[in-house]
Amino acid sequence: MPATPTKPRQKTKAATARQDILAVAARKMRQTGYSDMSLRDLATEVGMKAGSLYYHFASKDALATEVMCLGVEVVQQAVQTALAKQPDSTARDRLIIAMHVHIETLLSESDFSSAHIRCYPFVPDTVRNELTTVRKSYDKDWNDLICAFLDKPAEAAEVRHLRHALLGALNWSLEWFDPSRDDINAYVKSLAHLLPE
Amino acid sequence: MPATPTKPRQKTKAATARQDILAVAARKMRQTGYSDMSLRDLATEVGMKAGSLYYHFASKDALATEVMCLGVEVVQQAVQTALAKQPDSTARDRLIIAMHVHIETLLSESDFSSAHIRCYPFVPDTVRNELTTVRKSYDKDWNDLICAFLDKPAEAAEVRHLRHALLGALNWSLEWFDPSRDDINAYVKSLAHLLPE
DNA sequence: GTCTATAGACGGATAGAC
DNA sequence: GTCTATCCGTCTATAGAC
Repeated sequence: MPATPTKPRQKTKAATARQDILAVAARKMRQTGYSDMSLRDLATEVGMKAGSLYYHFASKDALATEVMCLGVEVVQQAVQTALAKQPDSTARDRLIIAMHVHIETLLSESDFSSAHIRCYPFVPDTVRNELTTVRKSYDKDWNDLICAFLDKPAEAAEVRHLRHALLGALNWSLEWFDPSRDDINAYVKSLAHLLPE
Repeated sequence: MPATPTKPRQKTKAATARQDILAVAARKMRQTGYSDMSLRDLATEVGMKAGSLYYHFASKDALATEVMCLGVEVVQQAVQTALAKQPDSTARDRLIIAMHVHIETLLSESDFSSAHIRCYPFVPDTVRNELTTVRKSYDKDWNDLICAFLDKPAEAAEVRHLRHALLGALNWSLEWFDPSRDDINAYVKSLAHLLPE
């Protein structure tokens, strides 16, 4: 079974290290916040020294930006994929699917997404600015879902309100959800029961 | 108009300074987070030097604890006062009143409450531990309101779910509400429209 | 790619004068 | 009550060896 040198699938050493750093950074940002994430500790957990991180990332800001950017992309991708599998479902069902996948990704899969949500308010302006594009893109996905569901124009206040209310109810789960006691399905069902019509 | 020395109403110098410190600390915690709030900057804004803060507070932790504790008490007091003025309203109306006062206090009045909400996830364990009592007390207020509204026992999952959903939808407003564009009344009305029955 | 070593700045906290 | 002065720790980031 020969290697395929024209299309090398194995990761380079640098790429692997990069991903390790990103994963640990996401977990630490989620747990301790942006400014309490020390690059020394981070490097130790990855198995290198602090200075070595700068081979992979230009600065702490740049690292945080990438973590938080991935945080949006991971959830967005998960939601879009799930929706693509149910092209014929009703607008209501599509909205509920999005809610389910969003909170599920947030709570079980991705430190990146929760790091984004928790750290965004306190991250330097330069970082926040670099996140506007991805954030707006994901916001638009929700706006489209809710527009279709409410059958209202995108600019309607009802659409924005419902979007903020739903994402608030979902994202706030970071503050209380305990997997040993709570159940994602049950919570989403409760939320779905609140939807109009 | 003589002073009333037996019941002096004027604040002592220390009490005034304490309150100044608390107010500025609340604003800075809300804006920059707990660990990015430097005591040097804080002292400068209050008009003193960093060392002087320690006459009023034993440590940065102690200061943060008091800010965040007040954050709960302010909202709780506002909600309880508003409810006491409408003793004969329905369970539904009482719940909506609580929602209204909660978000209004959060967004316009109190840096203390928003500092609590934003900083809680990242504050040292010792601080979090000292906040459990006040937090549980306010949680209970909401549980009672929702129990009455849903007519279910306090332990029912529906009650917990609706409490988390509503507080999530309300507290999340910290992340998007823009007073020049958004309207508290309109948002609360949208939320009330989602309530069952 | 990762290391060592360190620069340079800033953090919380304390002691003692006033 | 507030100040000055300072201790001591930690932080991000950089330079250069390997």
